[in-house]
Amino acid sequence: MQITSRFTVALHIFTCVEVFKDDHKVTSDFLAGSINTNPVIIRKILTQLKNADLITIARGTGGITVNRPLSEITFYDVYRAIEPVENGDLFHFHESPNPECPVGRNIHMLLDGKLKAAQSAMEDELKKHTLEDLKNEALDLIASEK
Amino acid sequence: MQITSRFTVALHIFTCVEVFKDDHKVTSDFLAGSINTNPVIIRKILTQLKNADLITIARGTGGITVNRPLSEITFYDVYRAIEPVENGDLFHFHESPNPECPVGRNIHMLLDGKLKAAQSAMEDELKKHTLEDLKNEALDLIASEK
DNA sequence: ACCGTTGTAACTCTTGAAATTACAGCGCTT
DNA sequence: AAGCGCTGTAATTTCAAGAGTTACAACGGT
Repeated sequence: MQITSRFTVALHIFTCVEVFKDDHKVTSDFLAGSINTNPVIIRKILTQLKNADLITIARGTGGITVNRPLSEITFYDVYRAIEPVENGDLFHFHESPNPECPVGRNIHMLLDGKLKAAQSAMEDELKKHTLEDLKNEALDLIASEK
Repeated sequence: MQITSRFTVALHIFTCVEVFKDDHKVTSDFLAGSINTNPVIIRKILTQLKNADLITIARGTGGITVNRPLSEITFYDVYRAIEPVENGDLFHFHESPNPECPVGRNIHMLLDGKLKAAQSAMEDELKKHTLEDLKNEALDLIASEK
């Protein structure tokens, strides 16, 4: 199992918004073109980002505004906005171990902490990168192409 | 998206093998009872563990033997044996960003390293725990029940 | 009032996990 | 050598979710 591509799509969206906002109106159609997918997919992701209060979307006109300074939005914020994982658990535990078995009734207690730690390690790593980093690195890369 | 419950099932299996090996013959039926699932599910997971050279399975008689000292098998070893993630990538990247877009053709280079780092952080955390830890903690927990 | 855009519902396609049934193959045990 | 318990595995079903697509109502500048 893998984490949905919606996450990388969301990061792609933010990058496009920042790189192109002065030159184009960044619409879901425009984004769909860069990401090479369907505009509706983009709109659904934008809705999730809006619900997480990360962006504002203008109806009628179209156009996306980021609500907070880029330096205050981490990859983790985007991840949490996008991944609707139940309880936020990365690891899916088998549902109903047998309570009459000594191992079965204790297995959760044995593993939960360790799995949570592994998940947190990943999430903490995501917190290290902000959208500002992403924007700057994108601009550098594009500039160096010439 | 979540990591399959097969991973926690595999850890559950190892725990049972260690806790019960002197008292019962640990068969896929027995394990299925503790884990509360179907014996065939167990056998498939056992096959994966066998292919990864972690265990040996006796045909005819039934019974599972762990191939290495428990202290030398980490959660990560089990994870890798179980999770058939393509390329081993935790994050699924959107397939085909538009190469004609400056962002589209650079997005992989921008994100790959960061995503890999997040994945590695999680995996390194899994490497910190061995099956020996798991066994000892299980025995402690069970003993403290009485 | 028009037009470009967003918001959403409804549907399809595909994939994969999980569960289940069925049965062949293996190897002790007697 | 025959029986029995167990493993190995194929085939099938069920279910959930991601991804893509079509269609259309709602919004808001021009």
